[in-house]
Amino acid sequence: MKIKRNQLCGNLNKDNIGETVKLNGWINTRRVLGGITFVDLRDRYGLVQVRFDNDLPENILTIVKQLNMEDVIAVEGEVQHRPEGSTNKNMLTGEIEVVVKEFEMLNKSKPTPFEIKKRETGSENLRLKYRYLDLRTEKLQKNILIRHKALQATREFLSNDKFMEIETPFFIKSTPEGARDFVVPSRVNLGKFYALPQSPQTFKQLLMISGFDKYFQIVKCFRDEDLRADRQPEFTQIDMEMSFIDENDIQKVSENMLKTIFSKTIGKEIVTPFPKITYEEAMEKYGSDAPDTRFEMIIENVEDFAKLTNFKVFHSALENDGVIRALKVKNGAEFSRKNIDELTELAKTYGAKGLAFVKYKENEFQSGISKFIDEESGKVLIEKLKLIDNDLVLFMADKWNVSLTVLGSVRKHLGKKMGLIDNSEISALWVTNFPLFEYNEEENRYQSMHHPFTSPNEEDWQYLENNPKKVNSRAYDIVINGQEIGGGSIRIHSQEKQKRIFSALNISEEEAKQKFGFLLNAFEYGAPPHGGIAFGFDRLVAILAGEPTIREVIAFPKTTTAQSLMIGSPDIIDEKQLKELGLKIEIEK
RNA sequence: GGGGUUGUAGUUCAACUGGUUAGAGCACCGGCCUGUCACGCCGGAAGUUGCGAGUUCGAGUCUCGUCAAUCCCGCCA
Repeated sequence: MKIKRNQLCGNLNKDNIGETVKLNGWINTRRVLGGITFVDLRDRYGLVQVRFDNDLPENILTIVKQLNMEDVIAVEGEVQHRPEGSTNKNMLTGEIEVVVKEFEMLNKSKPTPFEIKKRETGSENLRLKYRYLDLRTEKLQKNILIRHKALQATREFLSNDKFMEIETPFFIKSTPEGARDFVVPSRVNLGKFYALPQSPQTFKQLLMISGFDKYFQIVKCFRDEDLRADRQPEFTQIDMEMSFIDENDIQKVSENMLKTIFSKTIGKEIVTPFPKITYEEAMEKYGSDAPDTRFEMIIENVEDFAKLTNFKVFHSALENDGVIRALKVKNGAEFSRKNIDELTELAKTYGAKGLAFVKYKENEFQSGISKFIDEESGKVLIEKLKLIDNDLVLFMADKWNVSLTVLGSVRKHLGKKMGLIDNSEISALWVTNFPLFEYNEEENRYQSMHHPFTSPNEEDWQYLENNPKKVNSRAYDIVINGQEIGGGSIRIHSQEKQKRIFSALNISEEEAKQKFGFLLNAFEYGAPPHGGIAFGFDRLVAILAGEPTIREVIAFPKTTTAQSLMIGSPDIIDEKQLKELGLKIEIEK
C-alpha cells in the first residue's frame, strides 16, 4: 500500500479546498462519462466524489474504466470546489470533489450478492449469509454506532456513580428453574457439563456478599429457547446489583441511566421519573404486563352489563370463575365482517374460544350479540363504556388471564393497524408488585414468575405455604413502548427465607443444596440486603435505533432456528472430538 | 411442539383458470459518451422455478412430503 490515507472521505469539506489529500475506501458508485469518470468513495465516515480526468497516464485510465462497485482503492489528489451548477445538496460533501493525481488499486471485489448502497436489493436471508457486507450498509453502520455509543454511555454513567464492572464466569452449572441451558461438555471432567449462564444472577448476589455494593456488567447471556424478533439465543444484558437499597434506589438509578443513554446516543430527552403501575392494574387496563401506553383504549370490566343480558356465553363464563371484559374501539363500527373475523382469528391464537362483538351505530346496537342486549342492559353498557356513535365493542368471557391477554393482544394489534401509535414517542413505565409465583398447568406446580431469589412483599410471607397465589413480590419490570426492556427485584438475603422459597417451589432440600448450596452458605456470612435489575441491551438499542427486530442491532445475529447462515453454526463435530469428550450421538426419529 | 406467510436468473420481482421458447428492473460483460451523482444510450450473457415424490396429455402454477427464511402461539426463572 503506497498511498496511505491522511484524510477521511466523509470528513472533507470546503475548508480542505486546495489541499492534497490521500484517501482509502470502497467504491460506492462509479459513473464513467467517457472522458471523465466520477467515483463516490466510501469509508465509515461518509462519501466523497472523486474525479478521474482523461489526462491521467494510460495505465491508470485503463484500470479506472474497469472499476467496479466495492473495489477498494487509494487515491491522492487535490480537493477542489465543484463547478457552478454541479454541486450536490443531497450529499454532505456535495460542494467539493477530489481530483485524482495518483491512484492505487488495493483490492478488486466480485459483484456483491446485493448492492451495498441499496440494502433492499437483498432479502434478509441473503444479507444474513453475507452479514459482513450487510454491515457495510449505511443503516447497519449507523445502528452499530448507536450500539457503541449506548455501551459507552452506560459504562460512563455507571462508573461515575461508583458502580464497578466485574466479570463473572461463563462456564457455570445447570440450574433447575428457568429457561433451558446451553451446555458445554468438559474434557477434563469426562461425563460432566458446564452450563452457560442465563444471567449472572447468583454471582452478582455473591458479589454483594463480598462487599462490592454497586456492581454492573454488560454481559452475554444464553438461553436455549425458541427465538422471536426480539429474542436471540445469545443476547446482551446490562446487569446491575446494589446493596443497602430498596426498590426506589434501583428505579432512580435506572431512570437516570436510561435518560443518559437516550440523550447521549440519539439526543432524545426523556422525562423522569417514569410512572408506576401494578401488575394487576397493567393486566386489567391493558391486558399485558408490558403495556404500550402510547395510545389509550383501556379494557373495562363489563360484568354488571353481562349479568343483565341473556347471552349464555357470558353467564357460563361467570359461573366458571371467569370474567367479562370489553374493549371499545372508536370508529370500529366501520369494520367489515372480514375485519372482525381477522380479530377473532388473532384472539384464538391467544387461547380465546371466540370474540363477541357489537356495533353501536345511530343510537342502537347492531350485529354481533345485539340481539341479546335489551334496553336496560344496553343502557348499562353505554354508560360504562361511554359509547358514542360508530363505536365497536369487543368482549371476552373467559378466565381472568385469558380474557385480558386476548383483549390486550387485540388492543396492541389495533393500535398498530389503526395508526394510533406515534412512533417518535418514548413511553416508559414501571410495572410493580408482580405475583411471586405462577401456576404451571403442564407440570402441575407453582414456579417463580421472575426467579427464585426474588423477595416476596414483607406482608405476604404469611401466605407462602398456604396460599401461594396471594403472594406478591418486590419485583419490577421496566417497559418502553410496550416492550419489556428490563426487570429486577429486591432479593432474599437470608438463608432460612431462601430455603422456604425453594420448598414452596417443590425443590427438595437436597436439590437446593446441590444446585444452590454455595449461595445458601454465603447467606450465613453477613449477606447485606440487596437487589438489582437487568436490561435487555439489544432491545434497548433496537428502540434507540427505531428498529423492529434486535437482529438489526446485533453485528452477527442468528436466525429463528438459532443458526448462523454466515459461518454455518451449529455444526457437527468429528469423531475424534466426540471420543475425547466421551460423547456418543443418538438422535431419535 | 403448533399455526400463518414466503421460496422463480447474481439479485428484487412478474408469469391469468394448469397450456407456445419462464419475462422485466438492478447488477454483470462488450461498445459509445468530458459535469455526472439511481448518469445516459446501444447490444449481450445469464434459469435443475428450494429439494423429492405424486396427479395430469401437459406442473413455476394443483396435492403430499421435506428443507430454509420470517411472523406468531407454546416456551422464554
